[in-house]
Amino acid sequence: MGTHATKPDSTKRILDAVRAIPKGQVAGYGEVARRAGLPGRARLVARLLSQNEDRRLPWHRVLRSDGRIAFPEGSEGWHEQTARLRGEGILVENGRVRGLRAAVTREEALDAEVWGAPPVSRKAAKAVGKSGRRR
DNA sequence: TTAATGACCGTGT
DNA sequence: TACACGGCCATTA
Repeated sequence: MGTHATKPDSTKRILDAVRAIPKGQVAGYGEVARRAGLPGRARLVARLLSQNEDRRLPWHRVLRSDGRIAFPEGSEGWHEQTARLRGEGILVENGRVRGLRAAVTREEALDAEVWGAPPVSRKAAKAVGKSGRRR
């Protein structure tokens, strides 16, 4: 079969994980990697996105773990990502997605009540919208 | 082979 | 909120 290795399916899995982010929701690079079954490969996710050319890919829904856009403020990509997110009804201000902290906090609190999740420090609460974290 | 780089992450101060 | 530090990982120089 593969006389020479084909593109690692980790690539495919990461792209699938990105495509799986519902419209109007966002996820962090690390979160995407984890969902793709590749914990710790956040940088790989970033690299793939930087080389991606598929316009169908909802790359704009991927943010840094603190809810900020990964591009340098004011750059072209920064502007485009902001515009795309807003286009989906996501509130973005100053390169940062707003409305996550409250929502996430609420869900974390719920998790804690439901199955005794560990204490959430502000850091964790800031974690990017795992909006679809219900299971 | 080693060093630097990058759309990153989590913790600690 | 901001910055420093150490980790992680694939690609490039």
